[in-house]
Amino acid sequence: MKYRRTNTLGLAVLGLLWERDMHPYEMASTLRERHQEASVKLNYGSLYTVVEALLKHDLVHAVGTLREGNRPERTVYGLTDTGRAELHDWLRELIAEPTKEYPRFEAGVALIGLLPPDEAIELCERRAETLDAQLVGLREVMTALGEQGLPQLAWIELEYRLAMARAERDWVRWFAAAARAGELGGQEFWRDLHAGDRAGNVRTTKEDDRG
Amino acid sequence: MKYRRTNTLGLAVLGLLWERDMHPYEMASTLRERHQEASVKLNYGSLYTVVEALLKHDLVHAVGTLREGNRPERTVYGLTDTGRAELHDWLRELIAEPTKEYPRFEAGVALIGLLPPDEAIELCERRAETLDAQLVGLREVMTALGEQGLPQLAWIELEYRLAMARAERDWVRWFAAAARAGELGGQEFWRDLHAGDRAGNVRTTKEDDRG
DNA sequence: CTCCGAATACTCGGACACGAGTATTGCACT
DNA sequence: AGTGCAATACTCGTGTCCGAGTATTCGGAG
Repeated sequence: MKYRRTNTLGLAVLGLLWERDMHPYEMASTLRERHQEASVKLNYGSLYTVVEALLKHDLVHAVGTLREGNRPERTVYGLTDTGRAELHDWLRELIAEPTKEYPRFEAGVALIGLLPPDEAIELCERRAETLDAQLVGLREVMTALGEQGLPQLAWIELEYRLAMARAERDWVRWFAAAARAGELGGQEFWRDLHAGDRAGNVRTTKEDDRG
Repeated sequence: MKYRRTNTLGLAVLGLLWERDMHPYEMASTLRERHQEASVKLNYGSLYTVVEALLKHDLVHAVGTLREGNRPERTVYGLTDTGRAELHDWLRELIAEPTKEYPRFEAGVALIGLLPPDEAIELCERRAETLDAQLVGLREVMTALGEQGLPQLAWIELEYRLAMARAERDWVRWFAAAARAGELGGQEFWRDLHAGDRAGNVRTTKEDDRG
């Protein structure tokens, strides 16, 4: 069976092994050190399953086992030629081809009409503020890394993150403002639909706000 | 155990049942009809597991079974009071609190230094073009829906999607341009690192582009 | 010298996601 | 009347993910 390229943790592992042989735990710590946890989800369970999967597809191979002091044995892995090719190709695919993703917020937005307008607006404003705070945090991290002498290329993914977070904040603010101003198409309908609601509970009848 | 709010398909199901009782297959077709497949990932396996989970947590209950003609029996589900509360609360959470997500592209960007600069730039430009095309498509869908008489609120999530796709395209173009112009921090290093590469294969030695 | 807490290095079971496969029925068309 | 094809309504096995739990060791405080 073909390797499915699901979890990007697999990509990160290949990337690490491209530099040098490692045992899983070392991969985890290295990813931590480099703040790569921010762009790939890291957790031990997944890490070991992912390495197992890579092994099964001959993308990595066991280089040997180490025993240091009396610690449990650690298997050290290395990249195979197929693995190197896979890394390169996967990376190309990831960069060149946008893939459909399903951010949770989008699912929420799709159903936002189920909340009363006032509440929805307030929640959006809360989100915008949280995003503002995150943006400040991100910028701080970035300048800190720059001052540590790391080249921009080493934290370029933060640049991307920043851009996307900013875009989301702007959109959320736009939405809240438009809703507050009553400029949204279907707004009257929305208001009427929730006319009978009191704070804290939603209506329980069975009308729809879609065609 | 508490319901874990993992798959947003669960939210969509609750949203549908808020309107009226349904059997799973009908949920699927309704989601399709409303283009909600675009904001929540729909597939049969997951649908039935999700409904099962909702059932276990008393968020929905079996209202009865239908048999139409000689078709297999279909279980019809309805929302419980707890389910209605859950829908409302989940939605509030989803809107108000940004959650850390891991878009695949970000993982790719984090490792983009592993590709030779020229190739990376070219791939980015390819992505930007694909995104352009998707933006055009999105706008077409939106005007079409508007002309069908649907209020903006019924497809507000597309508005969000559009904003995010646009932001991504802009970022990718910025990156490609900056890289082409050599304005990125660490650019010389990047170039040197891949100086020996020939088109089609990546270097195989063991240097790193990070600290 | 001893105790404590942090770090090391995993394991395991259960939950979850997925999508190909199956079996039936309605309907159009020959 | 028969054929083919889309739509209906799932099922099931495999693969993946997850995170709490476990056991050990090292370094520093007392």
